[in-house]
Amino acid sequence: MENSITEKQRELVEKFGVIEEQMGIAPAPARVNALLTISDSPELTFDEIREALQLSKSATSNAINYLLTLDRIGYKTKPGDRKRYFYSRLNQWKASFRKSILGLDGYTNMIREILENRTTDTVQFNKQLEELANFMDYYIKESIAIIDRWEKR
Amino acid sequence: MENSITEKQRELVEKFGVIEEQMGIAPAPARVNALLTISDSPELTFDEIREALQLSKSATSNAINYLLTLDRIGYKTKPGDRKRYFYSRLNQWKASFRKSILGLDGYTNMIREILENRTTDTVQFNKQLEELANFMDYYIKESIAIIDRWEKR
DNA sequence: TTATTAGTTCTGCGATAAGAGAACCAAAAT
DNA sequence: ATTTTGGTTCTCTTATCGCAGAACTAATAA
Repeated sequence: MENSITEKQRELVEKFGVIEEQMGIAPAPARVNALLTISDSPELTFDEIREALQLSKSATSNAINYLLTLDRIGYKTKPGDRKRYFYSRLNQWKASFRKSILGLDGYTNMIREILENRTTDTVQFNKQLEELANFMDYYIKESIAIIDRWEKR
Repeated sequence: MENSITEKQRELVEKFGVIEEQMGIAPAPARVNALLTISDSPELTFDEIREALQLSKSATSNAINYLLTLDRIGYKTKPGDRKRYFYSRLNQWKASFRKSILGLDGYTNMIREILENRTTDTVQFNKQLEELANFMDYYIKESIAIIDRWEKR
């Protein structure tokens, strides 16, 4: 029952885990993704993850599947080996940023819908709302553009 | 006990509320902020909010104070009137975006710290990590720049 | 055919969150 | 001096989360 992860690595997993928790990821998934980023081998099996993090099977299973739906991790298989080898999908960040930025679109549309239904009496306030919507549009467009620029660099 | 908010407005409050919930705000605060955006009068008192949303005093109080700490709302007072008049701080968005972008810095530093402690055996993986950190730096810098550009427009 | 592997799914439980309602409190009005 | 106003804080309930542990399952191995 050897451990395969150093004290320093364990410490980094916790530290990174906390950062990921602050980004809205539950403790166990956060640790799993951290492990896959920190472990010497960037491809680990279910049981290696489970053992390194001392998680239950259910927690491991749920964490992995959650991260898979988020596309934060992926897995490969090896011929003649039933196990899956999970890895952190480091380069999904661009896609994930893009998606969250485009998600602001719903917010912007909502602001415009509110504006259309507002009393016209509150001139100053409505102007602010409109400016907000315009800023959002601008921000969305420009943010996407900077990601594109990075990709075509 | 008249109502001061139309059916349509009530509907918009719910719709906007749900969007804000998806951004991580609890139901009651989400409704309060939505109300302050949608209501004909953009400045409402504690009791007007409470009554329009049919919330308990504690829920109203907590929601308001939570939104105040987030700077999503503010309040003014009127001379010789003990009540506070709450309003949605529409223009805090730029500040709030800026802050959340700068928050990515901690993530980037973490990535670099991980990189410094990684085995050098996994060349490809480490290269990806480095590229991620570089992308993050770029994204942070450029995002801040686009907000600045909007402000100096 | 039976056992093992590589997980998944199903309770169950402790911890936290959201909000109601009532008690509470300080400042102002009566 | 006591009542009212404009809240805040405390207690309790219900709901949901995060996870462990055990039961389960489908595919492979013996």
